Amino acid sequence: MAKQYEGPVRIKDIADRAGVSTGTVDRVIHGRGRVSEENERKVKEAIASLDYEPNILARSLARNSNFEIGIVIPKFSTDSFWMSQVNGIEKALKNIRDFGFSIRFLEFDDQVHGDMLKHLTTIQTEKFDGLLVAPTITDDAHVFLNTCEEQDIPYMLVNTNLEREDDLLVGYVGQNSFQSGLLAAKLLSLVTSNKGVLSIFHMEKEVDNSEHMLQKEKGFISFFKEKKRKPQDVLVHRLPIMTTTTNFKNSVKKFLKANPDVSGIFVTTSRIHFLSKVLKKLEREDIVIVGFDLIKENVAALNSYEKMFLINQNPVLQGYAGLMSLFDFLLKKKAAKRLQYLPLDVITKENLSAYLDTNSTIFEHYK
Amino acid sequence: MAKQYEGPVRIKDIADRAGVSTGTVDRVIHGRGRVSEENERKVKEAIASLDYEPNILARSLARNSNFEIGIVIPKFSTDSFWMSQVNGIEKALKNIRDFGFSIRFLEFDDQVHGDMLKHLTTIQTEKFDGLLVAPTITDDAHVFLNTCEEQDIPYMLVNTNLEREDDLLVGYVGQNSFQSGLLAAKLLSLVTSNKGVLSIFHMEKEVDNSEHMLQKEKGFISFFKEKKRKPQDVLVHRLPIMTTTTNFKNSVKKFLKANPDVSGIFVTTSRIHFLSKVLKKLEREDIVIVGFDLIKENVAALNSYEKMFLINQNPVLQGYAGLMSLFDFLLKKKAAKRLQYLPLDVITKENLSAYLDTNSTIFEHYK
DNA sequence: AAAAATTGTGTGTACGCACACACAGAATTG
DNA sequence: CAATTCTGTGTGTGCGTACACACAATTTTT
Repeated sequence: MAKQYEGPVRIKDIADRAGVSTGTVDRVIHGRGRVSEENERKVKEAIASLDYEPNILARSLARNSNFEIGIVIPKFSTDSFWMSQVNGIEKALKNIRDFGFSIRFLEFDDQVHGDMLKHLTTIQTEKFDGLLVAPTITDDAHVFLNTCEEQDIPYMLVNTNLEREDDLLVGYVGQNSFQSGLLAAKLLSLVTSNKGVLSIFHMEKEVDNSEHMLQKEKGFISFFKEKKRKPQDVLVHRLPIMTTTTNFKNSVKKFLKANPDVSGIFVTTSRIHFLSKVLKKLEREDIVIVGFDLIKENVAALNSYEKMFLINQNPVLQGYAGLMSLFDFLLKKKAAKRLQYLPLDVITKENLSAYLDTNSTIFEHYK
Repeated sequence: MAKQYEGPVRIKDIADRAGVSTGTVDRVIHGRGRVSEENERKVKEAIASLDYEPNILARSLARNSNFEIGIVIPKFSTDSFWMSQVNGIEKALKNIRDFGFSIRFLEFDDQVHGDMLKHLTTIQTEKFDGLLVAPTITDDAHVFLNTCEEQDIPYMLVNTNLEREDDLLVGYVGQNSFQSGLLAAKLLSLVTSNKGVLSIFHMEKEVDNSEHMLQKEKGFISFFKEKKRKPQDVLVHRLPIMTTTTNFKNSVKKFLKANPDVSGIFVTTSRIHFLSKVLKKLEREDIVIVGFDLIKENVAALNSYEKMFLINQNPVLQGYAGLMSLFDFLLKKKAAKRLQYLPLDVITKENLSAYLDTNSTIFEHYK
C-alpha cells in the first residue's frame, strides 16, 4: 500500500487530475476567486490526494517580487558592535537576495533622544515589506513601532526586547539580558570568592530608557537574593556617559574612596574599556570587572587588564538571525519563535584568540 | 562614484556586455569548452566587472537534478553525540530539500575496526553526489576515502580532520583539536594554580588510530612547553575502553596510587563521566577534570562533580555546517573554506542551563 | 586541387515550475 | 439583442541550463 514515488507533484498534475487548466489551479491555491464551486472542489481534492506541495524555487522565481526590508539601527560606521550586526545582516542578505530581498539602512543616533523618529516619514511614505528594528531607546521605539502598526509593516526586534502585544511583531533575537546579569554575578562571585562588595556601573546617559540595562541589573541582583547575600553587598552606581576622560576618572576615584572594599564591578554596557584604563591608572587592578561585547577597544583592554571578563552578545549572529526571521515570516509565512535567545559567550584573555579565530567562519555557507 | 544599483545582474547582461550569446556565457561559467580565448576573456571580464552571481533559484530549477548525499557516521541511535549531529544534518536538509537534495545514512560501528568498510560496495554501486564522512578511525577512513576518489565523489569531513591532498576533499568542519588541548591545559593550569601533576587520559581502544585524540594531546603538552614547565609534570595515560566498570575503577586506583600528587586530569573523549564517578567513589574530588561533549551522561556528571569542565564541540552545528558545505560545493560550485573550526565552548555547572536554553534555537530558521 | 570529413565556435531555444495577465466564451442582466 | 459579469484557457514571464543545430575553419581523403 506504500505510495509509489512518481517524482514531485507539479501544478500541471493537479490540473490534469481535476480536469482544469493550471491557471485555475493557481487561482484556487491563492484564493483569487473566479472559480466555480464544482472546480474548486475538484482541485482541492486533487491537491489533497496527490499531496501537492508547491516548489518554492519556482514560486519565488515566478513571483518575481521584491521585498524591501528597512534596517533601523544605531549608526554603525563608527561603532564596531553595530558594524558586526551589519556584517551578519549582509551575510543573510547574500542568502536571500535571489528570493527578491533587498535592504535599506535607516540609521539613527542612539545617543540623541528622538533621533530615531526622523525616519517616521520614510516609513509612512515608502512601502517597506518588513523592518528590522533595534529599539535601544524605549520610548522612542514605542512611538516608532506604533507607526509600523498603522502602516501594517511587520517588524523584528534585535538586541533589545520590548514587550508589545502586536500581531506584526515577528519576534526578538538577542541575548537574554536577565540571564546575562545573572551570569555576570556568578563570574564575579566565583572569582572574588564572595569577598568584598560588588557594584553595577551603568555607563550610559539614559538608563531608565534602556530596557536591556534594567534587565541586566535585575538579573545581577537576583543572583544574590538566591544566595542569601545581603542586598547591601551590591551597589548600583549610575554614571552619565563621560564628557571628558578626566571627568570619568574623577567620578570613579570618588566612588572608590567612598567604597574602598569594592572587589568587583559589573559594567552593563560595552564601555568597560574606559573603566579598565582608569583602574589601571588608579592602581586598583585587584578589582575584577565584567562587561559586554567584543569590540576592538575591549579586546585591547582584555589583553592588558588581567582580571576581566567579557560577555559577548554575538552581534553577527543577531543581525543574521534577525533578517532571516523576517525572510521566513514573509516568504514562508511561518511565524518565527517569539524569543530567540543567543548563547552568552564568556571570553577571557585565555580563550580570546580561539574565539576570534572560529566565530568568523560559522556563517560561511548558510543558505 | 558609487556603484548604481541596477537590480540583479542576469546572464543576459553578461552576454550583452561581452557581445556573445547566453549559451557562450554558460559554457564559460561551467568550463564546458567550445569558446574561443578571445570570447572567454571578454565573458570573464564582464562577469568580474558586473559582479555577476548566478541566481541560485533559477539554476536549481533549470538543472532539475537530484543530489543524493551519503552520511557516513558512527551509529547514532544509541549515542547522543552523533544523534545531535544527525539533528543538525536534518535541519540543514530541511533548508535544501527544495533544491533537490536528499540524504541516506550509512552508519558504522566506530568501536569495531573495519566496520566502516562494509559500505564500500554501496559507494561503488550507487552513485552518490557527495558524502559527509566522520573519519573517526584513521586507517579505515583512508581506505574508504581512496574509494571515494576512484568513484569521483566529493566528500566533506566532520569531527575529525585528516590531511589529504585531494581535489575531492571539500573541507573539514569541526573543532580545532590542537586548540582544544591547549584550552584544556589552560583551564587546568588556572584552576590548580600550577600545583601538582597534570595527566591526560585517553579512554579509547585505538588511540594511535584517532587523529583528533593525538592532536589534543599535542596541544595539551605544547601549552606547558611554552610555559616552561618541565615535561615531567605531564603524564600521559592510555586506558583501554572499559570492559567492566570495576575494571576501570581498579586501573584508576592503581594510577592514583602510583601518582598521588595528580591535581588535574584531561580526558580526551566524551567518556569523562565514568571518571567523575570513580573519583567520587575514591574520594578524590579534589582533582580537577576536563573532558568533552555535552552528552546527557556528562550533564549529570557536571551537576554532581564540582571541579569539572566540559569543552563542547557543538555537534549540531557540525552536522549542519557539514551538509551545508556540500550543498554550497555542489550547487554553487563554490569551494568551501578548507578548515571550518567551530567555537570551543567552555561549560561549567554555572553556565550549563543558559547554554542548553540558548543553543537549541539558533538554527530555527536558517535557509 | 577539389571534395569530403572533422573539428572548433557559436546561436537558438525548449525545458524546469509557478505565476499572472490577456483574452475567449458562456451565462446573466437590462 | 446588446452589454455586462462570470468562468476558464492560453501564453509569456522569471533565469539559467543544456541540447540541437548552424556555420566556419581546418584536416583528411580522393
